[in-house]
Order: sequence, then C-alpha cells, then structure tokens
Amino acid sequence: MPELAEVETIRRGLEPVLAGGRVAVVETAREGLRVPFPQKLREKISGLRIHKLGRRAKYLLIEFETGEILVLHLGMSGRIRILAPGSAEARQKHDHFSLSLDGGAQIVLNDPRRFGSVMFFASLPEMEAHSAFRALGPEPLPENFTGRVLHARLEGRKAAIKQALMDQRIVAGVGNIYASEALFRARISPLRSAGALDEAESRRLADGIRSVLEDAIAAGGSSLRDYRKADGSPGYFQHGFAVYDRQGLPCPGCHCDVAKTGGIAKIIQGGRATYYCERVQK
DNA sequence: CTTTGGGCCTGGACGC
DNA sequence: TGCGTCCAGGCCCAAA
Repeated sequence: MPELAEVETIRRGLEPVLAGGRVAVVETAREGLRVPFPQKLREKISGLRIHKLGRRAKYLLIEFETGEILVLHLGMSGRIRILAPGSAEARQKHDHFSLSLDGGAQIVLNDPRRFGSVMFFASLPEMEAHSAFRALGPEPLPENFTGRVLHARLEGRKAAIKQALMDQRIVAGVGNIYASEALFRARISPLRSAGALDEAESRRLADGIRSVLEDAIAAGGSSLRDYRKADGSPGYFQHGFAVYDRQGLPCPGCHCDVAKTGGIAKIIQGGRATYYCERVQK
C-alpha cells in the first residue's frame, strides 16, 4: 500500500543505485498494467542517462538527462526489487517490467494486482499537463503547505474530511492509511464536513499530515539498509500506527477502559475503512 | 459542478 | 483439505 511516504522511501533507496546510470536493457513481461505500457518503451529509454529520481504525490519519477521522464506508479501491491550487478536471481511471478543499467544493476517492478502503471513523458511540462497530474493538489511536505492553504482548499466542500483528504486534488499523496492517522493526530473526527473545519483545526490537520508522513519516511529510511533484501520490503510504518487497523484496541491518546468504550472504532466511508477514537477526535 | 458506485486484480484471511 | 466469499488498496470513469 504505497502512499506518499512509502514512495518517498523507495525514491531515496533507488536514487543511489540509479542516478548517473545509463539504461542498457529494458524488458516487459506483458502489455501493461492498469494501463498499457508506453509504445516503443524500449526504444524511448534505451541509452538514456538517469539524472535523478523524483516524486510527485504517489508517482515515482525517473528523470533522464534529456529531460524525458519515466513515471512509475505502484498501485497498491507494487514493489521494486534491486538486483546487484551480476545477480543471478530468478524471475519471479508478477515481475512485469525491468530496467538494467550499463554497470549491470537492475530494478524489477513486481505488482501482483497490477493496479500500478508505467508512463513516459518527453518533458516535465508534458507530464504536468497529463490528466493524472494536472489537477493534483499541493505536496504536503514542503513548508508552504500550511493550515491556511489547506483551509482554503477545503472551503465549501461538503464531503467528510476523511474523504476530502483522500481526494488527490485537495492534497496530493495521502491515502487511506495516513488519512486516518493524520486525523487522529489533529484530534478531528473523520465524519466532520470538510468545509466546516476552522483555521485552527485546518492548521492542526496540516501539521498532522506532515508529521505522520515525515515519521513514516523516517521509519522507512531507518530500514533502508535492508532494502536490497530479496523481499524488497521498503520498511513500512505499521508499527507506528495509532489507529489504522486497530479496531477495538486502546488508542494512544485516551485512557478509558476498552471494555466499556469499545476502543478504536472502525467505520466505512465511501467504501473505505476509517479508524478513529470517538473520545479524542471531535 | 459534486458525489456515488463499479471495475480493475490477486492473495490472504476466514467460515464451512 | 478444499472450496467459496470477502476484503484490501489507488485511480479512473460513467452515471446521477
């Protein structure tokens, strides 16, 4: 379930492997994932030198020196494996795409559910004009993502704040897990109407979003040295969850008796699970 | 304009 | 044990 934090962790893990390398071999094992792979992908990226790795929302950007960009999205079950030069590791089930560098290092995209995607753009402006990026809201990590900015973007929205947070047009990169976690940190009920949050609440929420993502990135980063292990697990944050997937358990901010209160609640909003503490979040 | 619901896809958990 | 069912997730699109 790669949300922004996981994609950023992956970006940081891949950068030292890929940056400066030249694409030597491109392999695809099928026609595409949720959308077809770009036409003539091999011809488009073979021989290009990788300038750096970027990220926009949950999209991983492999940026070439030419200004062209290969975009990877991991859907919910996508992983990227790094193979060291000379590795004889066998192909695995659900390996769909791989890219090898001149020096022999290789990355492999594995995605059982195939909700991910691979896209190619001739330039950053062309990428930003694409429908997947055009309407994306602001990145939540930079300092200029303030409570005031969030408050303005929530204005007039009648939807529940939990669902508004998952709307990528309001803020980019927040998925189901960190929406619940950020609302807990901000002590705001997921059921509140988005447009009804005042400036102080919006500020708490903006802070909650940023802090939970930063903590998750830090936790992922701390496990980066294990990143090259065969399972490719990028060090998720599940041990740090306050409410997500903790139905019936005590919440960290509330000292009441779980036998009486029922602990953390699970509800369904827009078909998605939401977890929260009714005592702490108002 | 907004909101809702279905579709995509597989593996794991669960009940019988 | 082996079925069947449900759920998880991000994103897109059609419909209301």
